[in-house]
Amino acid sequence: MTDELSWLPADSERLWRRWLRLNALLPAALHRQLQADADLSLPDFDVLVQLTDSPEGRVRVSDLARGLHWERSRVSHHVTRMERRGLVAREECRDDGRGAFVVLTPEGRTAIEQAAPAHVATVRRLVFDALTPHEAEVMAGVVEKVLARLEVGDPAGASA
Amino acid sequence: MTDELSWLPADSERLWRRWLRLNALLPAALHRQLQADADLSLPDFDVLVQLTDSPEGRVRVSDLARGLHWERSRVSHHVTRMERRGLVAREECRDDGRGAFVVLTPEGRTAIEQAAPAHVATVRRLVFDALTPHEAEVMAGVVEKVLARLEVGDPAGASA
DNA sequence: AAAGATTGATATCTCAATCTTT
DNA sequence: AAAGATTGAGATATCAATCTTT
Repeated sequence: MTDELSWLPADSERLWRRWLRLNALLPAALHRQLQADADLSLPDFDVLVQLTDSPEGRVRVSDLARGLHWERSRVSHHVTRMERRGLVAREECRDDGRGAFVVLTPEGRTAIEQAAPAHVATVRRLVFDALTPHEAEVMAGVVEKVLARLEVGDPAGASA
Repeated sequence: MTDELSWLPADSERLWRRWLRLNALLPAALHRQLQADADLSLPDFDVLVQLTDSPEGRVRVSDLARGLHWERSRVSHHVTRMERRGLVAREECRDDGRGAFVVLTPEGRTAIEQAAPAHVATVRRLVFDALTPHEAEVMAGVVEKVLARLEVGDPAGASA
């Protein structure tokens, strides 16, 4: 159409559209790199990162969901698929009979250890090598401000 | 695990993780808002924006794919679903017998005109109201730099 | 054969039950 | 009943054919 709906100021709109494009392209690039180099999807990698972040390489399903901002059912389905491939295993929870742990297997640990260097190198090359210290600082501030606004309408992550 | 793989400098890593979180939460928030207020998904909205951007409200399937950075087959499937709901229609292409146009229907135009104000208000509230002019300028520069790097390894959007 | 688009099979994600333990 | 997790059904996304026109 010739007339452009009610929209943002021109500069903001351009920034917004470029931002959206970045958020489509960057994860896609990281996904392709991981898939090609390590046969892991980006979600696979995200799960493995959560697990390696934990002291024992094991995390409760609900904590995974919170950490990843996924629904529990998505975690459960995804873990099932990763379990089939030997990357993780389930373990029952002694403290709370309802609960379940997801545990990193040796294969899973090997997978992320082999995948991480190239992944990190890609992140560095695509993003951080491009940033001046000042830019990084501004970015960090902006990200925090926007996240703060997101968490107001969505206390403690309603959908996560 | 106790030891943290090979990773980024601490500041960069924090920024990276917060950025990832932002890019998970922000689209989710926009999606919820659109769904609740206008019964449109975020991908639906993206398609409608592409169509309203075009002078006649009609775009070739391949151009949609390029503009959205989707695969053609995804466009085709999605258009089929939107067509069922009356938001768009297909139209054959006179110049090139292989081609197909996707056209905005009156219903589709109404849908996006009704959805846009609240959507834009949400974007404004969550993002742009938080930015100082200087921050916006820095962000714009950063986004461009990263996009430039992405387009090097992926000329003209290999996957789009 | 190559380009444009669609189709079908499979993988993944979401949403609403369901089941078990607290 | 509420919390933790799983399951199954339906929606959406991806990948590899397929079909038509150039």
